[in-house]
Amino acid sequence: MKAGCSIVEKPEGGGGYQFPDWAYKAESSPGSRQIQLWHFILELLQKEEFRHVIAWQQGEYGEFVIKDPDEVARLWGRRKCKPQMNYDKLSRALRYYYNKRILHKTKGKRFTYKFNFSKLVMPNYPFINIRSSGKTPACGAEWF
DNA sequence: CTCGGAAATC
DNA sequence: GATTTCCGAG
Repeated sequence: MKAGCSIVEKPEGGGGYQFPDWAYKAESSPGSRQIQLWHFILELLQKEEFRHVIAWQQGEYGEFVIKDPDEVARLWGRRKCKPQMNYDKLSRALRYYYNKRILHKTKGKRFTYKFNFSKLVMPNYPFINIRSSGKTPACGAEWF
């Protein structure tokens, strides 16, 4: 009997949510879909307990920095029961998100990625205001 | 470190 | 279809 994969959820609120729960909402579909990587990343970013391993980058909305790639990979591997998970493998899954338009990469900075909320928010909350700047990036435009 | 193809797995 | 694993190139 194997039971080393117990998902322990923390019903604690960090205190200041950056995102509504639509982002972290687990798959309640009857199809038993496993959690996607970007859901998991958002879940970690939501909690202050993990801010030593991953945290939002101040200045850009949706940008985050992975401080401890090994720790993030370890937690991700625990969730997926993949003890041999590494940042190399995790980042590869992240790289596949580039084509899915879910994630972007901030070049120049190490371990720095950015969520593409133009694609994430629209199908859920098309009325959320990303940035109150006079600049409105079109679909496909750079977010720099 | 970062990118991306390919095979394999679920 | 999404993710994992392996690996060569930059």
